[in-house]
Amino acid sequence: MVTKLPLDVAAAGEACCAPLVTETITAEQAEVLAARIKALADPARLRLVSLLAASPGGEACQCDLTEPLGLSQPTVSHHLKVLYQAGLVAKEKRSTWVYYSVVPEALATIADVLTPGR
Amino acid sequence: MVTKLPLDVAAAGEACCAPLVTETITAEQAEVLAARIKALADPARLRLVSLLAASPGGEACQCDLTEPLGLSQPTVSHHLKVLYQAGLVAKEKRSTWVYYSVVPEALATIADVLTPGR
DNA sequence: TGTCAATATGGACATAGATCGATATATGCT
DNA sequence: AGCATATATCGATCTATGTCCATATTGACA
Repeated sequence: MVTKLPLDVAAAGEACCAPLVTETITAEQAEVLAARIKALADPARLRLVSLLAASPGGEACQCDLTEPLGLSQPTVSHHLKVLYQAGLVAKEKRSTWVYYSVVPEALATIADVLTPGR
Repeated sequence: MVTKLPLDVAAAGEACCAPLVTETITAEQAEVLAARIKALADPARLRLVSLLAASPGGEACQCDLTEPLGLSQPTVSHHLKVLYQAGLVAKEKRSTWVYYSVVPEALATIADVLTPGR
């Protein structure tokens, strides 16, 4: 079964390529883009992304993230879900553990919108 | 009189250069960085940035932004204030009008955090 | 099968934030 | 001075969200 992603990743891609700073974006594009950026605009989630990227192999299971974050397990689970649904992190279940990893392209997509011609 | 900026721009700069994806950021860095990204993570504010950047001369007064946004004047004023306090836009008062313009470096700062080595 | 560990979900709560109408402030013009 | 326009602020309201505890679910293993 494929987990449904409430945030349309393809649409986000389009919003990406409609350059924010060279021509006016539509209300719909702004909506999609804001949703993706909003997923990143939280201290806990930024730290999660940072922790994941700095982890050996670029991945970590949730159990390794809870303690360094200083948040409860349900809260960490919630934040990872937000990141996942925004397409910013990937997850892979191996037996009992779920390994999360960042999706660099997703971060680059956001970066590209902000920096025209780079 | 100098308007106070609740968001420490210098600190945001530091948070910038602490590469998000190559080493772990601190809780404080995450806090500052999230505040800046959060200022951008809103459909209305993304459209404002887009409208400003696409305006002739790269600037526009609030009166020209209210109508295309479809929001009330106080709401637009609020969003511009958020963007200004985050350092994402600059403002300059000329007689009755206040002209706003994007600060490309501020956008680039966010982009740089997301894309290591580019 | 029963237990334990990892993760997810549901419900509750508190705070933050987006929005508006009404009003205040500031500036130019007659 | 008085009025009109542009912008800012205030107060209220409704919604979104971050957080936790309690509990459900899943998979490994004795």
